[in-house]
This record gives sequence, structure tokens and C-alpha cells, in this order.
Amino acid sequence: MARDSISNSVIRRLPRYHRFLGELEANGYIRISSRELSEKMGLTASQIRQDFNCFGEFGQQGYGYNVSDLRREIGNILGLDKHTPMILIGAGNIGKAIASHLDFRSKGFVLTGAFDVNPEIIGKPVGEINVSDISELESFCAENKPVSAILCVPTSVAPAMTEKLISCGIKAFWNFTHYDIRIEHKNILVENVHLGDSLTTLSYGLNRIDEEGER
Amino acid sequence: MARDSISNSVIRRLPRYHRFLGELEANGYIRISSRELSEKMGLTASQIRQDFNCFGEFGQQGYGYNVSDLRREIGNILGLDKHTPMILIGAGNIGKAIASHLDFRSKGFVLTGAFDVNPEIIGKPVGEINVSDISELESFCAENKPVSAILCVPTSVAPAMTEKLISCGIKAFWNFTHYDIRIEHKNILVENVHLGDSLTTLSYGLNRIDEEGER
DNA sequence: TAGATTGTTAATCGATTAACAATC
DNA sequence: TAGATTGTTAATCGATTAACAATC
Repeated sequence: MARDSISNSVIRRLPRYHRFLGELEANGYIRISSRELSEKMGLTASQIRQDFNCFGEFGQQGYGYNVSDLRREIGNILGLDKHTPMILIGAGNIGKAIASHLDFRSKGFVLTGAFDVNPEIIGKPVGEINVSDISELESFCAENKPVSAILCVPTSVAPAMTEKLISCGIKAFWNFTHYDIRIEHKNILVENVHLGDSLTTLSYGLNRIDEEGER
Repeated sequence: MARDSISNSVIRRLPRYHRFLGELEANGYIRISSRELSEKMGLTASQIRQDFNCFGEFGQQGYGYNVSDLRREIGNILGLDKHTPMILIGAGNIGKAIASHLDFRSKGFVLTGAFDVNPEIIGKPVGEINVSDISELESFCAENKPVSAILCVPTSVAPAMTEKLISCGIKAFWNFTHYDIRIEHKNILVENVHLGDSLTTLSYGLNRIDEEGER
């Protein structure tokens, strides 16, 4: 039975389910049981069934799940059938790489604008679009109503830029700066990536392996 | 009292503590209480004290924590005093951006090599080093013994490349491909970044906001 | 000393796993 | 029908929060 509030742990597993089901589909799988999927993904079958049942009854007793049906259902839950307009703020190294590395459309978004302060970058292409001067941000937003933004500016200007973007109507932030966007505003969504923290975690793990070796 | 096995939830919070304490230090803070830190970070004071006490007693009753002492302690736990050699595999858009965007040394690593198959990239600089031909990987590893690798190759070649790197002595992977490195090998560490999953999560959140609006 | 705040134990909460009746 | 596997409830496990004695 579909629940009202889904736990964050479940939500974070959904994209991974979607990804794995895509691979299975590509490999010609028609059906899969929770047990088989659990082995492929390193989860328990129980957890998988619990997760899916947060949203509805997608399986069939005695049979399992239809791979492409299940994948489509999860895709819809994730909003991947939409194309939410997204803009890139800061088109330097990391911004450019992210914009051109990912397929936004298959993830529920479409990149409609990119902005920077650097005259050497302005006018140059990033993915399918050209970089605009940041001074054009407000008029662009008024006209095109983007609802989400990738934040790839220097950390120092991140807080002010966040405020400005909110005033321009941005509702969701994909944040690559080293600044933690804190959600004092209601109904503003933030996904803090923090690649530095991710790398630091790896350092922690390596040190534990080393310690074991020393014993 | 220092515990033997630390939960993943705690470990994932450590880099964030370290980051916040660095900001506090930069802003002239000498001491901080768990309550004050909890307000700044959006956690509970209880959790903060529990987390720190996994590793030792870093505070003082009636006083709180010394900011720079605490930061140094956490840095040591994370292994940030080390410079573990790391190589970049795949120096395209995303690889180059990551290598030049982050300060590896302050995160316990040092970038000692970069490799690619593309002749147009080979020989060009990435951060402080030059990109080498991937054919030189084995001899480089034999000589320089890097223990960690950033994986920025196309997803299709990720599994084979992972195996090759393990055979070259790589113990830790920072994986940016869309392939899930699964740890069948013992004592091999993996940090799967999956930017696509992160973006997909944002799409999910946006759809929940929209649904609320419709009600 | 009195006040503040830690370190730590106990209580609560939530998430994962196990079990099994329902059913295809 | 018999076998398989779901959907779902109950049991377990782990993580977070609350409480408070210890102590600076």
C-alpha cells in the first residue's frame, strides 16, 4: 500500500533500482524476482519488496516483477517523465564537466541556460547551450522560469548567489560548492554533493585498512 | 570511550564536522559547545557528543570543545595528515575537472599520475601533472605504487579497468562511472559517487513539491 | 562554589530483516 | 493443483535522542 511519507533511505535507493533495472532490460531480462535482484544489488529481498510496496503493488505472486514495467513505474515516481528546466551557475571546469557529462533529459531535467562572470567563458558552448553573462540571469529567469539550478560557483559567493537564485524563483539546488546550503526557506530543495567529503571518507577507509595491516 | 567498529552514519558525518570546524577556526572561534555546534550544523547536541565519543574524549566538562584541537583530532582520524598517492584514470571532461577542482593534499591524498587513451589529451597538464598514455599504467604502478585511483573512464570499460587496477595494487577507488563497483575482493575500498543518482533524487523531490502544490 | 557542559547510560525511534499467509 | 513469490505483519537490529551523573 502506498505510504504518504517515504523515508530518505528508500528515496536514495530508487535511482539505483532504476539504473539496475535499465541494465537488466538492456540484457534482455523480462522478469525478475526480489531474490534475484537482491543478489545482483547486494540488498535483501525483504528490503526490495518493502521499498517497492511504499509506492504500490508492482509485482505478481509466484512470478516476480516485470522488469520494464517496474522500471517505468519507478521512473514515474522519480519524475523522469518530466523535463524540469535547469540552469548552470558557474561554467568553469567543474560546471562545464557536469553539464556535458550527464544526460539531463533521462534524469527529469533539461539544461536551458548557463551563466558565468568570466568574459573568456561567456559565449562559449556548454553542452547544447551557450554561456551567458551572469548579468542576464534575472531577465532570463523572468522569461524562461527555470525551477532548478546547478551551483558551481566559488564557495565564497555561494550564499549570496543562493539567495539571488531563490528570489529568481529557483526551487531546487544541485550544489557543488563547499558551502552547505541550509534550508531556512520552506519548499526549497537542496542536494549538496560535497565531493571533498566523499574523498575524505575514502581517506578514512584507507587508514582503517592500514591499521589492520599493522596489527 | 573509543569503539572498535564505527557505524557508517558516523563516518559520513566526520568530513562535515571537519569542514565546519575549519570555518569556525577561520572565523576566530576558540571554543564551542556541542549545543552551539548542533545549531550551526542542524544536528542534535546529543548526536555530536555521541559521534565524538566514538573516538575519544575531546571535550572538557563545563567548557565545551577547543575548536582547533577538535579539528586536528578529527583530521587525524580521517587520515588527513597523510598523503596517499592517487592516480586519475580517464582525463576527459569530468576527470580533468575533478583533478583540478579539489585540493587533494588537504584531503589525505596527492595526485601522482593521470592516464588516458586519447592522444589529444596525452601529454597535456591536469593539475600539477601531465597525462600519460594508459599503456604506461602498469610500469608506472610498479615503480610508484599508487594505492588509490579516480575512475573517470566510460562506464563500459569500468569493470575491466577496475580489475586491471586491482592487479596493479590499487586498494581504493573513487568511482565516477555509472557502473557500481562491487567489492567481491577483500580489503578493496570503493566510494561510488554516482552523480546521476544524485540528480535523480532532486527530480524526485521536485515532484513531491509539485504534488503538494496541486492539492 | 555554582554554573555549564561533557561523557555515558537508558529510552525512543526508525529502518532492516524474518516470517508467513495470500495468491498468482 | 503445486510451486513460487509477492505483499505485509511481526521481530530484530541499529541509530538517534533524552536524561543525568560526573566534573571542569
